[in-house]
Amino acid sequence: MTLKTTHCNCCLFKTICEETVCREDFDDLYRSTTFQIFRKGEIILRQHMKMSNLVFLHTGIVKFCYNNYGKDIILTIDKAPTLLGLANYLNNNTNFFSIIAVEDCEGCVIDEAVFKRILTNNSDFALQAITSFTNMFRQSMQSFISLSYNQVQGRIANILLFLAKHIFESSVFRLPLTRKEIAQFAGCSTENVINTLRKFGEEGIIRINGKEIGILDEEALLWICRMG
Amino acid sequence: MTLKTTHCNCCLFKTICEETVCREDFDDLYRSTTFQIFRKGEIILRQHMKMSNLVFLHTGIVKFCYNNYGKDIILTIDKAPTLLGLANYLNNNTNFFSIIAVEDCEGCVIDEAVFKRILTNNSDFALQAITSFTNMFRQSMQSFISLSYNQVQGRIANILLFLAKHIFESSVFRLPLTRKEIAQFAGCSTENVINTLRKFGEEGIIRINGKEIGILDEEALLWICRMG
DNA sequence: ACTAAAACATGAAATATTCCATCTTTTCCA
DNA sequence: TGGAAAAGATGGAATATTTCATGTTTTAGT
Repeated sequence: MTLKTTHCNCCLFKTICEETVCREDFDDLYRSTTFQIFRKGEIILRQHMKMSNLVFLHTGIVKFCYNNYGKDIILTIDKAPTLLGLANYLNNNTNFFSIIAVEDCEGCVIDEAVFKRILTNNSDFALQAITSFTNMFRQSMQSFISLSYNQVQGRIANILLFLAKHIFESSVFRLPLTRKEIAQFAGCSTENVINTLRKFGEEGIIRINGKEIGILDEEALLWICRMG
Repeated sequence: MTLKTTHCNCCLFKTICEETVCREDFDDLYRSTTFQIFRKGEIILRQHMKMSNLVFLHTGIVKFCYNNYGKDIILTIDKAPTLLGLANYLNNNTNFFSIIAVEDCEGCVIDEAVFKRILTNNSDFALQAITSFTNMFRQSMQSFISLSYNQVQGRIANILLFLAKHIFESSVFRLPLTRKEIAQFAGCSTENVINTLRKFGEEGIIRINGKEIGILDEEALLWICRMG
């Protein structure tokens, strides 16, 4: 409980809310939250379940997963700080996809009813929520376009650039996903991921050693995204 | 102008608005609109352009297009009655994709500033707008999933079922798209579309004669969507 | 109604991708 | 810390898809 209080005093969610939500509304929100740790692989929000919570993620990386007749698909990857469940919340209150911890995560579970009350009474807050949602939509569309209309090398190039730019903000990073998960993200076979990554390595486009990735030639990756 | 008045008196958009928008707000909206006919192939909203209008479509079918480095992609198909430009409007006011008339269409062009004023002052209307937007998002995600993680036959089966269910609400219809456009929708080559449609015809899953399509075995198509 | 352009169609060769079998390496627990 | 399970890797056969070359049919504009 000490931990929660510590978090709440300097909480980024609070910081965001302070711009649009009054003290008393935030206190309501605060009283409804529970600090929680999600272990690697744990399901934070489950597909098809009725929503009753949103989660503000303080630390960690998560994947948005969709299970399509037994086959698992990764829609996108997101990292803290972020509000999870908004898209699901706006979609008839039923989770359209699952959100799963890729690594150990910390978050605050928010009561959906309290969130809804603030959202409907505060149009600035609603507008901010919509903006956040549309950004996620835009990101999904970008990845949708890459996945649907590129060959596998283009999709994987896209994923590498996405991870470097949006998740790690660095051209050198440690892959948080297994090859199988990258395959689920790129919509191809695991073997194809392995071959493509090795080929990129051999061509000097990336440096690769197990999960350690370094992007050496960003221009080449961009070119593959566009043309591949 | 007579036409416009006639339209506005029994306009579906008005009917929708009446649930959430007061008389005086709708009158504002009404004064800002212009009735217009969009010919087949005409661009209703252009990608990358700054928004200053939304369009309420009274009749006709439109395609949502995204141009990716010279290659045209169809994101989804929509039909009247529908409000066009909402997703673009919520996305930083810059058109993320184009909306193009697939056949001759009629619509009312709505002033963006007036729309915005009503949206920010009326949370019920805003909520309705969000719901409409998220439905479009959900639809896009479905098609995204089909396109990314199925083989071509699965994607085309999906498109046929989509057209039958959401656009024509009938298992017999006249294709509004050329083979090339279906290819842009399915993310494959035109030849692959032609071969796959013929194969479906030979297998007795559909009846096909030029642009005339009849779905004979919906179960088979559903199965191909899931497994293919 | 004529003509050019676009759409539709077909088949074969080239390429991309998956699937399968097998092996090595790493990770995770009891 | 040992052993099972998962992840990573490799190569070849089978399959899917594109590209190209070519020809026919339909559509649109004068």
